[in-house]
Amino acid sequence: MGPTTRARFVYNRRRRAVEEASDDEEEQHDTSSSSDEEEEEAEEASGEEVDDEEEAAAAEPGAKKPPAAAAAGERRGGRKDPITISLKKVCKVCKRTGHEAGFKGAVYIDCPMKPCFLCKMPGHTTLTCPHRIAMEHGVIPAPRRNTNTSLDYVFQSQVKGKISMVKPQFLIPNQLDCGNVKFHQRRVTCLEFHPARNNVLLSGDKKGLLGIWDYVKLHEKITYDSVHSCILNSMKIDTANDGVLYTASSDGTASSTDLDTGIGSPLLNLNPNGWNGPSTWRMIYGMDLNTDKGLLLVADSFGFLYLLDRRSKTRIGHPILIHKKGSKVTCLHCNPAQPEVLLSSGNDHYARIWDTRNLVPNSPLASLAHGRVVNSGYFSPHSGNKILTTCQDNRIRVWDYIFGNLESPSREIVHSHDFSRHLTPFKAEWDPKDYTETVAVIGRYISENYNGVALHPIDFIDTSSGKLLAEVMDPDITTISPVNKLHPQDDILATGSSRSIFIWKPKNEADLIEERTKQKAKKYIYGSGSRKKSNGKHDNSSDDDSDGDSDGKNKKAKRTRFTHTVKGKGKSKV
DNA sequence: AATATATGGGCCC
DNA sequence: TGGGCCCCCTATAT
Repeated sequence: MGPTTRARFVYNRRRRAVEEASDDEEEQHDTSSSSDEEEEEAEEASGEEVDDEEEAAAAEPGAKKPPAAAAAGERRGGRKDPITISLKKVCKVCKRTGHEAGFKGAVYIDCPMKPCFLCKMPGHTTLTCPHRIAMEHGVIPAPRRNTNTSLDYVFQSQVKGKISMVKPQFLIPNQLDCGNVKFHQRRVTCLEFHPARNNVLLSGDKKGLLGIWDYVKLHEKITYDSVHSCILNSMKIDTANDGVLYTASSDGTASSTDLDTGIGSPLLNLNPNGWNGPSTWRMIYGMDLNTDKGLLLVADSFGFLYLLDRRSKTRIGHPILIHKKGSKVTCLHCNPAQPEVLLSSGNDHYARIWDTRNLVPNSPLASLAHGRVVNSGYFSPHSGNKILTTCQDNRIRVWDYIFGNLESPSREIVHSHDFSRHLTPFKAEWDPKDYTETVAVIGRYISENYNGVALHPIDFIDTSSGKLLAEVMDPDITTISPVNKLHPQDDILATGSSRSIFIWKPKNEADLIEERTKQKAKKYIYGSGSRKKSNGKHDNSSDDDSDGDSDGKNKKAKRTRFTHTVKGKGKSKV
């Protein structure tokens, strides 16, 4: 309704007009009296190319202004050109003139005719989105970042300098540890750390290839291409027998594979009659293991849940409809504290809680309504009392009490993780090491101008406050990183970005000390004039994270960092 | 260096 | 309820 619909309408009509007529004719056809259209046309008449360049210059403070007018003059005045009008620049999104969507340098300029790409509300673009606000900190690990109590401050100021190796509670793995691992031929779709074998990471890709590799000894890697024939969607190691891996795939099978031999045996095949067109082909996205009961749970792209006995490899009962018939179940997760409690997420815009001991179709324990497709839903890793969902409406939702009032989420965090058919869906995941059950990690879709390069960071979010704890990026990774996995014990992050896999570790102590020393020296030389004073409480502390970056990567004075905002319970729904 | 293409989900009729 | 059309920050192969 409202502005969105109107924009769409205008867009379609405009398109037809552009296709059918030249610009001049178009004006005659145009009977609209919409005020903003008139405004745009006026802008056009005054010379759109100059406007464009000004826009670019404004977006990048340090950038030189190119001699746009001169260039335009040459183009126009040089010689006769009968088809000049058709060369007029047109926005690739809405096909209108007067503006252009796309990258201007490292900054993406949205089409103003569309709702905001970040928060999805009309009337502004991501550049001016209220959910994109300036942050005070940079990307270096800030151990105390999320502990702001005065007690903590006192503790830090007294203890710091006396003991050098206090392990911070949250160490952000933000430095690339090893080279770009690129043995997958298609995009990486899932990652899993081996829970018991040191330094072993399992990876799956769009073609169904399974990779097992040691990220300390990079040459020790194995790939199996016989397990699945297309997208590997989910992996799980059997904790009772950690030599066995369970996998689920869009080929419609769930398998158990011996990690050492690669010999797999299918536990379930939902397409026993082979390919008979997309309307009958079943795919498996959601999968989880109830280790207590030796139960493998799997859900297909038609809304059905299947229970499998792990040992006998047989189905238990009949498939049960847990989401809208014909819609994809995107994710399954067993509650870590009560494994019989199951969380399912689906394309029908719901996440649902079930009791697997008493499954009745259309009778979940709870139904969590979302604005769009729910990519994932996970119980918090220890108490299992919270739920974290990722939805294609660009919002991460936190539901604090799984048996409480789930009519609306406790918090909504606007965050850019749009759907794109070419990307593996983004999924926010809890940090399994975080006993406070607050930290989550998720890749970011929209890019940030990072010293002139557009990069897509991986965000660490404090889900209790919505605060961005860290944004992890590297100039060498220019691709989007939708797949991220935190190590269950170590401060390690594995990232799947396009065909590559990256391992991140925290910067080591020596690097940190060096950085802080430099920072201090800088401060001494240049003073603190450029520093933003917070509340004066501790603006003398060297480990203040207010302007974290000192590694020379962020030289530009002002960076407007994308972040996200939190909507608490009780406020109006989006 | 331009271009083709894979292919999911929303939305409209 | 289903088919057809549209699509915005891809990444890669040619």
